[in-house]
Amino acid sequence: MTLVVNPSDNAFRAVGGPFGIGEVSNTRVPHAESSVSHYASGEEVVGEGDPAENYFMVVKGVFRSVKVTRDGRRQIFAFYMPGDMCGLEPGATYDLTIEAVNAGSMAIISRTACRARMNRDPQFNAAVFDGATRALALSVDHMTMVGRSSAEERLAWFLKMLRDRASVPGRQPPTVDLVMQRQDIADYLGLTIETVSRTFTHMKDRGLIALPTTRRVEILNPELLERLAAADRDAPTWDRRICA
Amino acid sequence: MTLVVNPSDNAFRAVGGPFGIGEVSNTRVPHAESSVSHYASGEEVVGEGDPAENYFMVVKGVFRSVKVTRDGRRQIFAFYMPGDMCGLEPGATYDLTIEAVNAGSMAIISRTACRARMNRDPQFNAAVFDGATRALALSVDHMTMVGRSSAEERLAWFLKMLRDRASVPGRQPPTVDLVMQRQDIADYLGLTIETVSRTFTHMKDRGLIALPTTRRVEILNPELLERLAAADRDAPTWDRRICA
DNA sequence: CGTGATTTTGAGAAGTATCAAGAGGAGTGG
DNA sequence: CCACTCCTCTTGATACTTCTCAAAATCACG
Repeated sequence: MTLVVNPSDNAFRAVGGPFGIGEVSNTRVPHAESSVSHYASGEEVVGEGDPAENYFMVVKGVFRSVKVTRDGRRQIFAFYMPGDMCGLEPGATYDLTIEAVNAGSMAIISRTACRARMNRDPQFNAAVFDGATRALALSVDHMTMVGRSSAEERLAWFLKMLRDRASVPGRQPPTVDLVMQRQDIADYLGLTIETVSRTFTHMKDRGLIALPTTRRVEILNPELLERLAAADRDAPTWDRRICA
Repeated sequence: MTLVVNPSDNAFRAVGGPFGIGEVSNTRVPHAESSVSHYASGEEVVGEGDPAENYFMVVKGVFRSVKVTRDGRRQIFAFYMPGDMCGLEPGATYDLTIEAVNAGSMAIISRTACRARMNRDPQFNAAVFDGATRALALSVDHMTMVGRSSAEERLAWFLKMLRDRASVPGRQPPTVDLVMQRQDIADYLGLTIETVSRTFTHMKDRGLIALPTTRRVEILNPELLERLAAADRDAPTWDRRICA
């Protein structure tokens, strides 16, 4: 089940779906409590330091949360896709910048309205709380990957994540569309853009993937990709042995 | 304000305090809803794969959450100190192992009891939710550090964090006690134990710190340490009780 | 069809990991 | 109290991955 927004009535609403933030259904926020905004590619949703007044949920498109340091180092904390919540920050101001990766839209609900509803609607409360803990769990994997994997493992993990998120249960697409550019991938994986590019080339040379265009990846050897991606995470078992 | 546990009555309780996970006070869970357990140094609180039945809050001592892969790579996601909540996982089983770094105790509350109380006690609800979002915010910093910093910056960041967490407002202790061993520091920072050791030596040689014993660090040049630590961040404060 | 942005490729440098060995500390038993 | 042992930590030498700097190729768009 997923918390989504029905654009037609501008309300946070809970419906079923393959990925999501909670087991909520048939609940709805009055229209006044949320609205939907559209963003152009690259447009900023919130900036670091802005007063943290709202929570957001992606309706359409892909968004990123970014932290940039004084000396220019950049880390992408997450990519958000339809159904994902973001802006869940504890402080009075946002710590992360949220930007649109491509054209898309976000449902916006004020913190106070969200909190108020959490207090009177247990299912909504559980959904939002699950969203937060789920984000935490993703962060664990992301950090383990960034802290302990080679460039190839990181990129394999990234491609697998994109593919899994684009999948409907039972059907995994053989190609992955990269809506973000190389610099975003690099900053998400803790690598440089050159290393990302070289690693793509290396994977292509090994026959693991094909690159019909720079923004489209065909997965030619899903088993090997999975193995690389899972290399530093809780794994299947050793008897799942695949020869490279 | 801080959510703490009163060991005398084995209850999660909210009291005032300088750091905390929410603005909760004068609320209390009936005794039956939580209990306190003691753990020996190194003892496991929950293991990866165990059914995720409880949430925890540190009463005394330091705990760590660890992810180990089949090929031996190890990542420490967080160190938890008194007042910190952990075990906030979305799935049916724990994804992380939680262990005692030194002898300590944890308050335990069942997920169902915690959820139930969240639904009927708005202040408690807000406190727990804030705890989750705060953990998320720390995770952002941790990941940025692991993904984008040099060994020296990482260690400086780590020492600064420990010092800030041991501080009471207005008084920063000049020494930091390392309750965890070098391997834990390495696995928290995404480095090898050798690099951690060499970096300590390097900082000592530069006059940044002194090491009266292996487990005690004297900070001789706090300004430089801060500068190194903040190199890839911008938030100078560590006034947070939840460590990722 | 240009023009600027993005991506790829190359060569060399730097930082960290790896492998190996030695030093230091804490606890145990004589 | 000292010697022994185990474990942690430090140091050293080398290898390797990734970063940095630089330039060429490709792509997007007016």
